[in-house]
Amino acid sequence: MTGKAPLIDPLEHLLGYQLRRASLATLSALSEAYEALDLRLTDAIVLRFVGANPGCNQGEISKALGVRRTNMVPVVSGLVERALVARAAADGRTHALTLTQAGAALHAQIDELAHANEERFFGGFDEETRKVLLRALDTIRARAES
Amino acid sequence: MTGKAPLIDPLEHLLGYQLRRASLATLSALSEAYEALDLRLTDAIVLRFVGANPGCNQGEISKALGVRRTNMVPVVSGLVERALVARAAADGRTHALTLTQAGAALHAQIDELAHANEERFFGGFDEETRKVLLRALDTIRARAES
DNA sequence: TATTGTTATACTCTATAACTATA
DNA sequence: TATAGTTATAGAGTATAACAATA
Repeated sequence: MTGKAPLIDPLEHLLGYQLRRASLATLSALSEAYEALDLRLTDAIVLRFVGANPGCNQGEISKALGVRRTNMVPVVSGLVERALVARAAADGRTHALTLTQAGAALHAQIDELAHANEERFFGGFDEETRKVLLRALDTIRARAES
Repeated sequence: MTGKAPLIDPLEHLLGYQLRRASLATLSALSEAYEALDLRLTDAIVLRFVGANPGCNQGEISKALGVRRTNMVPVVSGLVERALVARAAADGRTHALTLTQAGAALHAQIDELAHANEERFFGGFDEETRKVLLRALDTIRARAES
């Protein structure tokens, strides 16, 4: 090594790593934006799911997100404690989750920040690029099951 | 909620989340493949960096990867203990890192697995799609600095 | 018997502060 | 004084096992 020269990046040509780097870039920026609302990424995602599926239970959210239901417990509990999500007894086991008024208000702010983040990172892409990108990402995800 | 119907996914239209899901799909598959070599993703990346930059030190790798140098310590130490990477005193502070013979042999296997993974997830994409994808990912990463 | 929510726990990743030694 | 490597530690995120209450 010459000492001062930057290292050769052996991952440059690997699409998988480029994907990861781009993903981390957008997510860490979004995560920072959510800090202003005192929310982590997972909190925001759960609020979105409850907003889109009023009356759902936390097991359904866990399944949809592909996370263990044990790890959903502190997330939902935290949102309920902050009065952003309300639990109503559905049957003896499950609670129907809905957004409180405060939760709905925060949901609107989350939506704004998320769209601003999308615009920052994906704005200005022409329609063809967007289409290719979305289709490629969908193909990649589909191939994970094969 | 109807109870049996799957939840509406409110993240479907957000490119940031699609990016994350695609990224996780490719990385977890690669991570599983590396298990056969008893390597984690980070181990494989470091071996690649040392292979591409013989004589580099671990601080340079940390900087290139954007991780803290404190978190590089157990990774490099582990590779040295397994005799995959060799340290040679460069000056009193830094060690020049190189692949051992075993490390080089493992590097070849890493390369095979990584290329198989690339083929699985990105194979069959036509040249135009690859180009659009790579350019979009690069643009996204560049926008993180603005 | 299977499902939902829960507790306790552990392992990995990542982050900060502080120390040693060398430049 | 700045840099390289290290140690200890703390916080997330994610994993398993076991339990209570209910279907």
